[in-house]
Amino acid sequence: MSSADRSRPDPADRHGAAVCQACAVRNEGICAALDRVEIVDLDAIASRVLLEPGQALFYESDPAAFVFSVTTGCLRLSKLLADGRRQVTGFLFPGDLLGLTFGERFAYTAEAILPSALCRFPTEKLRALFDAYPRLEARLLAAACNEIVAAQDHLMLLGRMTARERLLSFLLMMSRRATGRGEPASPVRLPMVRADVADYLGLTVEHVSRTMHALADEGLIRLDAANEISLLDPGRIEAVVLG
Amino acid sequence: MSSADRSRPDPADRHGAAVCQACAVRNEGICAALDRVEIVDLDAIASRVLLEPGQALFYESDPAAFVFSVTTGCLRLSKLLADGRRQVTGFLFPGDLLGLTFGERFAYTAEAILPSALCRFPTEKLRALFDAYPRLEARLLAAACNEIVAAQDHLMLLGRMTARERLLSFLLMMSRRATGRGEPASPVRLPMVRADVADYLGLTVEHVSRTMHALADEGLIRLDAANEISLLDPGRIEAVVLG
DNA sequence: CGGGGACTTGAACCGGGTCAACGAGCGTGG
DNA sequence: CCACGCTCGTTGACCCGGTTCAAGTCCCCG
Repeated sequence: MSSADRSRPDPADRHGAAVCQACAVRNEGICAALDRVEIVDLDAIASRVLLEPGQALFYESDPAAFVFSVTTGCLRLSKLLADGRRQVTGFLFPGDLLGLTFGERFAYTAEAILPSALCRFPTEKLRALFDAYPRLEARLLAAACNEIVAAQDHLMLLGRMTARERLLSFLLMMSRRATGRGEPASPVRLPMVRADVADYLGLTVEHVSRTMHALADEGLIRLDAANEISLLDPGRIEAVVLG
Repeated sequence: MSSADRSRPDPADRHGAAVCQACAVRNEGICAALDRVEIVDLDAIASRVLLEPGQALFYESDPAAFVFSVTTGCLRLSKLLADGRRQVTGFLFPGDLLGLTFGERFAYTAEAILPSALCRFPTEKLRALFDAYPRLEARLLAAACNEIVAAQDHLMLLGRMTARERLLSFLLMMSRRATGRGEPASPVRLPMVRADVADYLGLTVEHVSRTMHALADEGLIRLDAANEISLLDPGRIEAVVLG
């Protein structure tokens, strides 16, 4: 977990490691691959990005010259069709990476939905560090593999699940990620609006709303507020999603 | 799940590079990262797998101890829900990699739909080669990134496209991949059955069949046979899929 | 206390699913 | 050589989950 040596003066601090050492996601993002001395080199190529809700970090088909690591906030990834139809492909929280599209263009648009902070690493300079720190590249590969697994679950959800199942697996996923960040599992706080949920689940806002209330009527969840949902029976919910 | 690899007393096999040098995907798979001398080390950890149509290479949630590279044939990747609903997540052709799920379990089942041959690399031994040949790891990372991009296009297809659009983008994709393998773009040969197409597109076989014939009536495609489809107007088809 | 975005609710509609029957191709065995 | 059985694909009729369109309602923020 977080280290006590963060407040102690350290020769490495001079060169910039202080920022990284104090980082909330020191042990989760790209940086987790490196130790206190090594991270100075990573810090040297990093810069900070701050975003307000609604602000875009980059757009689909922008040249992909950076990799990012979320430190605080929440981002929405999405793709657009020519006529405006939108598919939300994911939500990012502190510790998550984005921009793993080496050498090409971004495959999606990334926008903040909460005030957010990120670390930005130029792809080229990051690549140059791979020789010195192979674990860095291994870390990116692992992150990419996790993203593939998540995308495939999402494919199953969009291709073969009912609205009810989609919503329940979404709530379970948000709950699990919350516990991963040390937050409670049950009142799930949703930072995104209904339209984002709908576009993530391949549904309409109306149907998300209806389904949400139907689940509440069944006693599976309780809508404390539009954006705060209690999971009343995680066991039964899990049973619905997969046996 | 049994593999068909047995060690033959062939000198070429023992000392390696001959097999790889002659390989049809020498410049596409994992191996493209290495030169003629280096590839001997890769060959040393590789073994061959042969599959008949219908045979599984591995199942969802099997421990993922290998990475594979397709040399000939065609494979189908799929996930199952408890009640039998299936989502096909992709089709693999010569030069494609699979099994990039470092350290965890496979996220999908891989089955041959044509007689197929693959190279099999134990994950652990492959990792050990990363130090000597960093380009090998870079290659895997690039492959993973491409898989992410493909998955996201698939998400858009499943979440937001109509049956008509899904079918047309599927046919376009198969056509593009065929040209990538040096085959003609237009009469698209589909090695998979309708059920596979339907489960890839998140539709039913009936609806795939109906949509296919509707597109033929419109003059966009021609069904030379159930598994051979001519794209009559690639320009108009592309216009339907995205502006 | 007023305005506006986010969310909900209702009613009608429709794209795609379901169920059932049928036909085409093909390997097998009599 | 044909009859059988099987899988795959097609077609038809009906149905349903989810969309669409159109009002509301809630709630936050000034």
